[in-house]
Amino acid sequence: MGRPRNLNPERVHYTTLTSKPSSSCPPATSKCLFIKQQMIQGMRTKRFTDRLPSENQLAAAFGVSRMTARRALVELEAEGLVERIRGKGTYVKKPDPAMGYFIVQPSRRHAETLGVSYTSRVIELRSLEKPPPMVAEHLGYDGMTILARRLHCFDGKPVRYEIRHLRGDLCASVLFEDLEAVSIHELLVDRLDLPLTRVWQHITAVTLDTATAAVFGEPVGHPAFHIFRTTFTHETPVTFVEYFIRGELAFEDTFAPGRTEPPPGLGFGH
Amino acid sequence: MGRPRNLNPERVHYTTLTSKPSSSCPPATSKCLFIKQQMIQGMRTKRFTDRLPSENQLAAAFGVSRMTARRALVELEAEGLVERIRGKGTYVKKPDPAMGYFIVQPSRRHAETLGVSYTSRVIELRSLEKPPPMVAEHLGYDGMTILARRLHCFDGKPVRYEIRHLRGDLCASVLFEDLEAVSIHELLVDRLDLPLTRVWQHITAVTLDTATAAVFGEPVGHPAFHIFRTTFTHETPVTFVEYFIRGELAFEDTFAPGRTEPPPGLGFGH
DNA sequence: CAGTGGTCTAGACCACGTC
DNA sequence: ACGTGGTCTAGACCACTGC
Repeated sequence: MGRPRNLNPERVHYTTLTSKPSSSCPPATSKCLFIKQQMIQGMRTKRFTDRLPSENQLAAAFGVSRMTARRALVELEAEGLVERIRGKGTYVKKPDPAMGYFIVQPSRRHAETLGVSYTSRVIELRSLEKPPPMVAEHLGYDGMTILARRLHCFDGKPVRYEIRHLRGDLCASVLFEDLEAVSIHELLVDRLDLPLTRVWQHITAVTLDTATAAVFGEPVGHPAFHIFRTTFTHETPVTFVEYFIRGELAFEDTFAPGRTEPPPGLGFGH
Repeated sequence: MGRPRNLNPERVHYTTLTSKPSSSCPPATSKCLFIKQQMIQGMRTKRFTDRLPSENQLAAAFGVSRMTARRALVELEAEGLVERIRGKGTYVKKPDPAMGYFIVQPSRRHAETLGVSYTSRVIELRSLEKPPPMVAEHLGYDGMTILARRLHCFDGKPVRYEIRHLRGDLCASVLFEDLEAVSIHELLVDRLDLPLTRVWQHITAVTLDTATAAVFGEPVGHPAFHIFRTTFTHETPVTFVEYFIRGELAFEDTFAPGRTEPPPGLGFGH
């Protein structure tokens, strides 16, 4: 009576599906996973087009505790497949239209991904009494800064030209480092206790002017990505970087869509 | 005795920290949240530099059940702050180096984001007996295809030129649609039951050739993003698109890093 | 072997939305 | 008032890692 009706006349017994003994850690077909798969199946086959069964319904239908049914739904929500509204219910969420994101990795890692050799050359490393206005604006700071210009090469060929400004008061020691050996990110995070907690960036496609093209050894008008990036430590801007990346350098990705938001990061309180 | 020692001599009472009654949904300082914040605080202040307290230790220290302590750690792991290894323990995870991702939205949404008007013009819409070899390869199909060429404009100015190929056997009805009124994505997902489950894409920066530059009303050599994208429905390629996007059209983003992987999408079994 | 994380249970109380 | 999701408890068994 007070007990919610089953979704199916006959209970679903997840244990009957254990095809392989598999011996792996959870039965490889854990109850929670099984429920998730059933829900996904149901959404594919249009069995569920809008609203999904509630936690209690699922628990009854699959013969599990509410916490387990709940976990399945919570995970589906985290995966962007479903939307849960307190007091109302759980609803299928249409995957987001074909957006794509194009990931800009640190040079060294990018080289590893592509399976090519990586070298870098420091073109300039010095302090500036006052940063250029644009830099000052992005750093919210106009005291002494450090300017580092580097050229990153894949298989000896220049692919990325980096013009980096660091706050002098926070990063002075960078002036005395061998930037061809150590990554700036490691310096900041491990040695200077400046964890990266936030990134702002701006990307366009451009053609290289005379000076910049020369750096790459290409004629004027060569295509490139142009990136500005500010990185923050706890909401304090620490570095401002300008990148030019060869346009031919393809960024390739494959992924399943489903979320509007960027990946959960250093989320404080969701 | 058998009981794990407390981390602190005195128990932590989360309730004492309730600064604002706040009246919001969960006490705004739920036990789980409080534990997470303490862990984050501990990692920032170098109290935890490698290993974190175990579930049982946390439960005892905060006077909560193991499930609650566990949940805190699980969420921290999902946020990329922590790594959990079965049988060993929970360890702090260094946020990933400054990678960034640059999100390519559907034109209409992109216009909304920028707060400009959006219009589109269909330049060509017809069927092809056989697709060009490159298209056939990406679609894994060389039967009849539909070719749609469109120009997307922001405030009347052409910003994105789209050359799209659709599998004729799956999307024939697209030929008879008003593509200036309906989004192709909606057609596929809602009318043709072809949900988007996977995307592959490839991006470079280029300079426009004579023909393409003319489409934008720009001189040859104008910079642009050049994107190829294949979209899948359940691992079957459905459309192959080529985009040219004005290089001046900036893509801007701000986000907190922490993960290596793209956002969780239609993940089947994690 | 003891300790870790992974899964699950059968309850409980609360806040919220709908009727 | 009722059903929903959100939080939490105090147990339980398992699989894995370390010594």
